[in-house]
Amino acid sequence: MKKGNVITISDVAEALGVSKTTVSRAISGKGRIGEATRQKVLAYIEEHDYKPNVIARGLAQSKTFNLCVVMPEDYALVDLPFFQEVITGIQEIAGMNEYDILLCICQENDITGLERVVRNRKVDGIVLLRTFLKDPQIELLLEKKIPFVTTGSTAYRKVKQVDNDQQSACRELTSILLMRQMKHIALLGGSESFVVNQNRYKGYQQAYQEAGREVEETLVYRNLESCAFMDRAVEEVLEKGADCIVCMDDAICIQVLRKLRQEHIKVPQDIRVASFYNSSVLENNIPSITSLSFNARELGMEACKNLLAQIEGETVPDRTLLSYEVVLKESTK
Amino acid sequence: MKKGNVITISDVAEALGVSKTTVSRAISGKGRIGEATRQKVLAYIEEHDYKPNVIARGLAQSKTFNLCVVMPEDYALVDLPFFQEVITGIQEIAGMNEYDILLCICQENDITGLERVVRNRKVDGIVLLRTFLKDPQIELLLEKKIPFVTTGSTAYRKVKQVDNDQQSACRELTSILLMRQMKHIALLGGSESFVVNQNRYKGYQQAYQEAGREVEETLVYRNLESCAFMDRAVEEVLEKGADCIVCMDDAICIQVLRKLRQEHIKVPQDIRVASFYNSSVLENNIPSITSLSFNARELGMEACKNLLAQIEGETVPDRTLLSYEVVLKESTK
DNA sequence: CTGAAAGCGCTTACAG
DNA sequence: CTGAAAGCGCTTACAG
Repeated sequence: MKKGNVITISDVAEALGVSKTTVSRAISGKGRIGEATRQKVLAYIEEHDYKPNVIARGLAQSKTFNLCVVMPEDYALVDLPFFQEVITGIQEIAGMNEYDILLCICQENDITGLERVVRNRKVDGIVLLRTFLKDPQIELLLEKKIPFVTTGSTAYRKVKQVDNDQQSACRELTSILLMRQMKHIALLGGSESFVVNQNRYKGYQQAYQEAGREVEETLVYRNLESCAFMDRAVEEVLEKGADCIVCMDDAICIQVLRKLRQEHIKVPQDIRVASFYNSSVLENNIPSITSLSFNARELGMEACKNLLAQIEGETVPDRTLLSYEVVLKESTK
Repeated sequence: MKKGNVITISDVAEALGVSKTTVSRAISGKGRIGEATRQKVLAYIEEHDYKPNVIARGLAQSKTFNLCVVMPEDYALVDLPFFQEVITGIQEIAGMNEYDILLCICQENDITGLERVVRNRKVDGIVLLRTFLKDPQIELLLEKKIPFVTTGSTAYRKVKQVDNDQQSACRELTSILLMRQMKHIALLGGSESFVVNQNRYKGYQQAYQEAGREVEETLVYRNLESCAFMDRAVEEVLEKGADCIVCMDDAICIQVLRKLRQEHIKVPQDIRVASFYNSSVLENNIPSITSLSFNARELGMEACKNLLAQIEGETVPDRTLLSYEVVLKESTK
């Protein structure tokens, strides 16, 4: 027995009068081994609570049994619970496969954290929680040929991605609003440097098309980066006679609601409002807000499955789209 | 050169016509080595971008260069940004010391995730982000004799803990309110199964004592676990003539503000309000809310330093208290 | 079916 | 000052 009374494979082998090879095989199930010896080894292991050293196994197999999750450092506050849920989903699947999660918090323009993890070969694969149109993280991983997957969509070719079907979701939401007799639906959106915002916009366009109508471009505001711009946009669409405002994310929706309240404009009486993701921040709003609902945990789980499959050398689809729900609430009544 | 064109210590040794021992020494700085050879090795390494395999080094040294951060799965939404900041602080210090962060999301009554990490010996030490009065995580780590530290206080003896000085902070906040002529300060607090809430209460008592006054026990509500209880408490303290409500955490404060708004009671005209932590959720409230301010990132950094010191075998203080600020805003004017 | 031996990529007494 | 060798705790061709 070695130090710290942690028992090793040699201890087990010695105690049983068999070779380390045999013990290893009994545990892994790989290679031929007699059922009797196998049971004997397993019994001993169970009784003496032997746990193989995962690090050592990793070294021998050139694996780490770690996955890296890269999380942005500069997230919008409303996005945090979403990321958290995704991570929880990832961990759930990872844990079931005896993998652990290495966390890497990276800023957009400083990926030294990720570089260190890669350089130190501490992980077998990586999940990118958020990506950009031009993304140094993706370029690094592509170059190093390390298995990775993104949650959310990216425009990079040949990158495995798992995402909610943002476009269809937005198409459906918009369609429903149009069917409910809303005639002038304004769209307020955030930075176009996120692919997700582009996809959402496409869905909005599509819905108009399917309804045989032209998008009213004057009611569409994109790249709204600050509260001041949002307030301004609200004022303008009100002047232009919009009867509904669709917010491309909840950060925008919060600001829109604040502005409307300030202007004493009532929802849904004076104007309808819908948002693109029902975060808990909006959950308690009065009136309740119509929005899309995505399952963040499921997103994490699927991304993790995809990554593990890649690590196992299986071929995985380039793009996996998950479903969504349109949740109709009072704000569009 | 081995597979994947990753260069190893043997490659370096061979190329230079020296032993692996020498290369190892040049890198680590341990053991005697001639300055000339040392420079030669270092130059080669630099030029050929050799990076030692951290896993292999770990195996040889019985180290992992990983730290585990245990995060609760069932947090209040307002706490999430705080945890996130703490983790960022931990990672910052960890990264500077070539350590990585293994994330472990655990529920209160299910610590299998932590058990796995411990069993697999994937980390050299652990940070517990939140603890309970009776805490299975602490008991596990104590038994396994694994270095760990908690952020926030615990009642367990012999446990290393880093915390903001909650008690002093709350004493000072309460003192200031008393000096500002508030006569009947109600206190609404959350679960007493968190040590932090006990400490905050102590500070409140202390302030009264120092002012030569008795705590008005009828204005103190603790263990407020649901919004219904909070609403009820608000109604009661209003009836009892409180002129100020101190909320022991921001989740409570949010509910109190909602209730007051609903009852058309104006802050600060009709009643003053203060909270115990200025989370971003309250940041944009109108009126702005007086509260305590703690530096979450610093908390994470200090906790990490403490843990690394423990791992190095240094003796560290049982308890480290960090400072705070009282931020006076409109809600107590 | 089982085992001796080499190997994963490092570190570190020990000897010189 | 430098190196051969053993060791960290596993796995896995290869041979029997």
